[in-house]
Amino acid sequence: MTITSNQHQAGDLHFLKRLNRSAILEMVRRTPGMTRADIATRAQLTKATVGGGVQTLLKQGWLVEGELLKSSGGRPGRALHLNDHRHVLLGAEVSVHGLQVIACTLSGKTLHQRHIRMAPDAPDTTAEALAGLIREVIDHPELNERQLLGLGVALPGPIAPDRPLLHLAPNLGWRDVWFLDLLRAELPDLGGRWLLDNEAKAAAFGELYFRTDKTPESLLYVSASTGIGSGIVGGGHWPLVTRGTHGLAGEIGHTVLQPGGLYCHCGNRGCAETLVSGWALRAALGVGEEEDLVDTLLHRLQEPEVAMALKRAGEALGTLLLNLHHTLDPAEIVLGGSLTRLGTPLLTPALEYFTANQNRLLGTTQQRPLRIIDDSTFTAARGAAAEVLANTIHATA
Amino acid sequence: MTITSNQHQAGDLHFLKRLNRSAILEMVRRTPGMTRADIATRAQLTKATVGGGVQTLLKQGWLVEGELLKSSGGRPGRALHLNDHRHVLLGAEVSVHGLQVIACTLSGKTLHQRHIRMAPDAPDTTAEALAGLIREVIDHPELNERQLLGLGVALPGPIAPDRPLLHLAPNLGWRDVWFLDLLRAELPDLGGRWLLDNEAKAAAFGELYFRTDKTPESLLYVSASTGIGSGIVGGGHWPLVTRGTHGLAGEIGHTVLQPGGLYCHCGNRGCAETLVSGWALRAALGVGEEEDLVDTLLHRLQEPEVAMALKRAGEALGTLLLNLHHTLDPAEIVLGGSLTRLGTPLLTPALEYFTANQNRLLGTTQQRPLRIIDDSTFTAARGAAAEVLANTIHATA
DNA sequence: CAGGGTAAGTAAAAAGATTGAACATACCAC
DNA sequence: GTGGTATGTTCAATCTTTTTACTTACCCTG
Repeated sequence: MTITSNQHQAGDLHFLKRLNRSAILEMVRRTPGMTRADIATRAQLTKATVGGGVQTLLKQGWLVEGELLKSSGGRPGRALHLNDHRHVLLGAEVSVHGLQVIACTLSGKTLHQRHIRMAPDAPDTTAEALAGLIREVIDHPELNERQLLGLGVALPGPIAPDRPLLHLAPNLGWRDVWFLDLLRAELPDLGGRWLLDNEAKAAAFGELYFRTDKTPESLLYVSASTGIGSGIVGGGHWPLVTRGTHGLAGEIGHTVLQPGGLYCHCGNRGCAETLVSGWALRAALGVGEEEDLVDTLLHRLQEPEVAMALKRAGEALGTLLLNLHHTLDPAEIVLGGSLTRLGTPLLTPALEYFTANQNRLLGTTQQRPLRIIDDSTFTAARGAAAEVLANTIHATA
Repeated sequence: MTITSNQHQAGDLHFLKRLNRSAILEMVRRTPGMTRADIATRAQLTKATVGGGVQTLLKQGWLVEGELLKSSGGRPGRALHLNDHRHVLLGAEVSVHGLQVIACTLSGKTLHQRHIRMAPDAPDTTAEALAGLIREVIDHPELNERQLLGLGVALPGPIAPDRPLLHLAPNLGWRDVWFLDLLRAELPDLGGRWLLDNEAKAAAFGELYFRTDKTPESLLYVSASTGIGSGIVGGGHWPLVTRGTHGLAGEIGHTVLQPGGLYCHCGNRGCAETLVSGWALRAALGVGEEEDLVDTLLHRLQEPEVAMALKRAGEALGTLLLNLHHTLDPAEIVLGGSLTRLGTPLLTPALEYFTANQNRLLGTTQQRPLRIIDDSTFTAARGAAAEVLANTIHATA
């Protein structure tokens, strides 16, 4: 994302006009079908101002007028919608399992998506392969005539908060990679904004941003895959991802759940990843790198050793969720990553522990909304695309 | 705090003017001695706009002109400073050990402070006692003629994020208390803004806000006392405290550090508080409620049992710090609370574990700034006062 | 089915904020 | 002392929002 707002905000009249236009656009995006009058009420602006702003946005092709709403006593309002046919967003992800590319509209509707399985490879080779996949997606007829707003790329590791640099991706074997530069060399003519983000942070952002019903005020995404990561997004006006000073926020795989426990590849002992992660399960159950971990385990569920390992991992996952819940208190939790495909053997212990303990503090009975994404293949890529849109609206509109 | 920013920001010309005035005021607050020209450059406004804004702020008594700076080739600029003599901020804290009240200037300079030791009591009785203490502080000659901007109150428990309601303070035995209402009944004529916040969140805010040298972009405050709490504050423009949907963010005392460990009073097992907290140390070492825990332990340091208990607690604290570091990646960490008075027997194991493991992920050698407050008696009260100022500037200026 | 009532959206004048350009001020170096 | 440079102020110009009509459009009532 990298929305620059270090300094204290001050602005001129142009800034104000942009601000108001962004507010209008964001409102219509979040609540499709709003009328000019609705917007004026909610934004505390006059009808005239909103009318003017809407006209510009219509002319620029961001909005379209929809049906006439039924009257509430007087002249009926005209519904406003995002123009979902003019633009396209691109999102991509490099994961341990392969490459994902998605093209979607402003409202997050998928136009086309591609996914290829691929073992981790060097950054430049990967960039070349990803560029090929991106080209294939762009050439799809669904994208015809649409204007590209940009490309977001998600990677499985911490990204510098102020520049598009991947610090480290242990499961890819990458370190200090300027991945967008490599990609730019392959796709010199691809326009729009480009940005790089961590996989879980992008996913978290997308899950919150592409929501038309009640948007939660904050959302935690936990990605359980080869490694464990998370992203927290929240904060009223423009959703903002917590990144931390070095982009390490959310690297929960190395929070300690078991002091003095097993050694982790990071060198410390008892990290969450030693208890619940793809690599820990492989190590514990002897699944080789050439096999698909989830498929293999799903076929070995009746082995007591496997069942027990998944149960233990599930409990650790539940503990991890509980700790995050107490540390961040998000309005909603979404659980994704390849390990969710393991289903109840892993998830039931996790959810049981979490639901049993989440309300210890206040003694309430309200359950925290927790959603599990069964197939999160394109979640991060979609989130990266969402970030492109948010950035564009913030800067342009 | 409760800065209302749920809706998408939009604004009129008044809003813009206020925004720019706030920006000017905040800049001068953070960097005393700035000239109008400096501000114009940094805020990307014209000299004329800044000049106008500064004049209003001078007339309103927020700013004062200072010395003439030395010329950099042309006419020397006039230094601007916060007017530290016109206003006063009040901060108060109800802790397990007693009551604290502080009066300070806009720059955070203490004018007067009072502290009385007191065992936990019922909310209304406590409000009465606190009101008495506040009256004493107000009557102090140092506060003569100063205009009161408001009162911030810090309590040791989660506060509702949208209204001044204390949900629960286990160590005071309070639940669902509208403490400001109780206090208002005792102090009907005390003017300005009143606000309520969690003790650790207020402390975190104050530690970041009342800083004139390089302000870190985010700060984590960990409060180790009878219970364990924390507050994280960050985010460029206006520092914002992470509160969570139910105000539970930062309630790290009940993150699980030892699955299957000791039972906690919350009902769960292995919570951080069972390993490092005032009440856990009392329970483990048989220190009665009538004794001061820290004083008692400082006299019993040579007992192997005590030394070992402090070492274990310290290691748990280190683990807690490490987990927070990996979850939130704050630019700076501040450790406070009554337990810091225990000194090296507790803190050395904590710091050793933290420094040894904080850079496992990236393999860097940079140490995260970590400051320990030896005497944090007034830290939370001061922070609550800081929140009053931030709120006032945000709304008024 | 005509007419009043109500609310949505638009147009033009008025109000208000920032900018731009010119000007006054103040120090320094030669 | 004079020229140079940068700070800070003044005032007309510019731009954006508001204010105040006014038009449009539907519903309900008689």
